Amino acid sequence: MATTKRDDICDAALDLFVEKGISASTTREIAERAGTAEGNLYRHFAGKDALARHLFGVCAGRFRRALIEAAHGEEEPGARLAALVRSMFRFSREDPKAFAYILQVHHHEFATGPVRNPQPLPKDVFAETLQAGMESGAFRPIDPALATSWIVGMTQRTITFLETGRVETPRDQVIEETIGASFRLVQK
Amino acid sequence: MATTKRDDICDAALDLFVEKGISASTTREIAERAGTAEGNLYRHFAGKDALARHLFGVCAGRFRRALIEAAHGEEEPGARLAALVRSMFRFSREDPKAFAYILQVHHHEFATGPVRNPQPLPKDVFAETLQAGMESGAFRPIDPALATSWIVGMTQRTITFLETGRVETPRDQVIEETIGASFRLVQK
Amino acid sequence: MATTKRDDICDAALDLFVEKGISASTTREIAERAGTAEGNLYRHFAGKDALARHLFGVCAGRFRRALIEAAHGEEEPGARLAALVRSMFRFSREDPKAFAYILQVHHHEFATGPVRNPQPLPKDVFAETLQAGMESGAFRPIDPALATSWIVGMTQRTITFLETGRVETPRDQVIEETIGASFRLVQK
Amino acid sequence: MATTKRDDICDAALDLFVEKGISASTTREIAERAGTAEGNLYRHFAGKDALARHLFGVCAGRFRRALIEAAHGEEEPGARLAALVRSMFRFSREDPKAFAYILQVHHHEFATGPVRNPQPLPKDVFAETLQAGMESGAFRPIDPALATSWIVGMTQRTITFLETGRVETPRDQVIEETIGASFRLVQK
DNA sequence: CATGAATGAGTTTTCATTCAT
DNA sequence: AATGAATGAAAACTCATTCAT
Repeated sequence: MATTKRDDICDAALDLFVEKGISASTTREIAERAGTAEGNLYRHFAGKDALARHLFGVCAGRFRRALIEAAHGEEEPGARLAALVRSMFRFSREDPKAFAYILQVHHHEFATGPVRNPQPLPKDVFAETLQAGMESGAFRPIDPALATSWIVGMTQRTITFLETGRVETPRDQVIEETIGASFRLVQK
Repeated sequence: MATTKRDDICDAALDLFVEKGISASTTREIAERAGTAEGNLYRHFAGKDALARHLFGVCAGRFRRALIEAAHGEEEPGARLAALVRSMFRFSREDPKAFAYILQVHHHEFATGPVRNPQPLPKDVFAETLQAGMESGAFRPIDPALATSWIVGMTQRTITFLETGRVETPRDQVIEETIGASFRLVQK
Repeated sequence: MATTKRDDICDAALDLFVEKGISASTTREIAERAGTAEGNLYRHFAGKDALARHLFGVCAGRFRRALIEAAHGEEEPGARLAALVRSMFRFSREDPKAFAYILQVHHHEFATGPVRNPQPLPKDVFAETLQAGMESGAFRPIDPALATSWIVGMTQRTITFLETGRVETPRDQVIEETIGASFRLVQK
Repeated sequence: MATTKRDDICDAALDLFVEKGISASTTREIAERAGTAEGNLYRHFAGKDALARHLFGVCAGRFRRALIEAAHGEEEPGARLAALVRSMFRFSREDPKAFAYILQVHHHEFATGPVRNPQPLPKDVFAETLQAGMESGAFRPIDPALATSWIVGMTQRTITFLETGRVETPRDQVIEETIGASFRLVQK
């Protein structure tokens, strides 16, 4: 009802981009799935590339907001870190397309150059929390960017592994263990 | 024993695929850079897609062999794990295109369906080493596939961070710290 | 009510297919002659093959309708048969491209398998008339499909002979004699 | 044993041309099926087109010889005509590829212009017999070329009908009836 | 705002033919 | 004679983008 054509186009495009990749998705398919005319896409976006970029902003924003919200609930650095990792798992379940798209875009070359980041990225939320924890003495001192790479890389790959691999361990246990693993990385 | 045209095509394709992505690389460019005629590509491979798949096999094989070779030098599980992580960093420097391509393919949708793995993958070498370490009591008991995800994900992202990010910490120190981090994940 | 591009494409394709054969006609030529862009062909048809099949349906339909119309004018089986044979000659003159194309397609191997006949074919009109004539006792009893083969094969080849061969006998006389020949085949 | 590479190429090409049409058959396929190298085709023929023309000559010659041989056995015009029609049916069974190829070539446009006929064609054997029969008074007087068209067209289509259609009448009876039909066309 | 036919430059792919070995 | 990799011109087909309605 409240969904405008613009939203329909975004939804359809995100679906397809995640399903088959950005360049393999044609504007015709996008329009078809959105229930609109091909040319209409150009009324709302400068082109397919711009649409893909826009979606990245939207998805990264959603992800970042989820992380921030999770972190806001906790005062203590350790609890914050746990909340962030848990939030990554939760987001990958609640908004799987956005999560998958963010990963994908990381490896996509846009026609008009690399993605600019005019806005802070999800990983920055991690970096801030880690830095705060180090300053407060809750975590051991390491390059916060390095620790972020560790935790984000570890968690990201574990999520992919959960979704696609043959997993023996139940999901909830994987999450708890991965949170524990994050602590091992930064504790003194 | 000059390089054959087939090898030239593989080299040119790997170059381009890493540089601009698979779908953004045209067969014409590949042929041009390989110094051969476009049609010749189709004598050696069924098409661009088949070429891209073939290259994945080649690169994954090179990576896996590097890991195996590194592991063979060490008897003790801890030393083996260290050797494997160190080997990932080394491989990403010695064969950066193969490394980059493997990462990229992870997020590429092939036209003809997902990549089959008729051959064992690099990560399997990690899993074997971790399993052995757990059985010998050197590492704490966890799902080896999960631990593999952790260490590979962490290391991979750290390498990317090293190559592209603004890094404060010197490379050698990053490597040693990441090896240490791997231990933290699996030690008792 | 100008002719649409789709019709232009059909016309151009039929022209070329008859002139130089299906596989010798390129999509570029077709588009050029139709005064449109090559890619536009693919908006209206799945490809060259589909276009060629479509044209067969159209031409066979035109031919069949001409035969039915001719038969409808006559009550008596003998008169109907005469009308049908005469109509074949007439159609080959009035719509020579359609006629030539139907013959050609008979010997063309489509890429996607043999031509399906979702619709009744021209020869069926012959078979019905012959069957009716046999049941009413006007013609001798023979397998109607066999008699159809005789008359259609004879007439078809005679038309080709008229158009391409060195003919001594004038066209009108050939037609009358061929009608007579048809009677000889089926009369008691 | 006695088959030379040249013969192998001819056999393979005839197979393929009949199976999928001339232009749909590639030189590579021909060479493959002949068990030889692609380039070797050019040692024996000027090209694919020349090979296809050569095969037409060979096949038409075989057909013509079969007809002549059949006719030679009979003195009387009626018996000759019967022998010729019977011979067409027989040839289509004994050498089905040659027969099918002759029909196909009729509708094929060669790259280098229409097929020349430096040698007499099969239909000429019919024309001679019919002419002789008319001169001797055994047949009614008609343009021999026209009568040839009738009989050849009728027989040819009946053969195709026998091979591809749903036939109720048994083959032998079809042959006898078609011979009878030929007589009806030319008898007084 | 909406449509979808039309565009045309670009892509992958095919294939008869050549040629060094 | 035989080979089959290499060629290159031309084919079929794709698709983001435009534009008249």
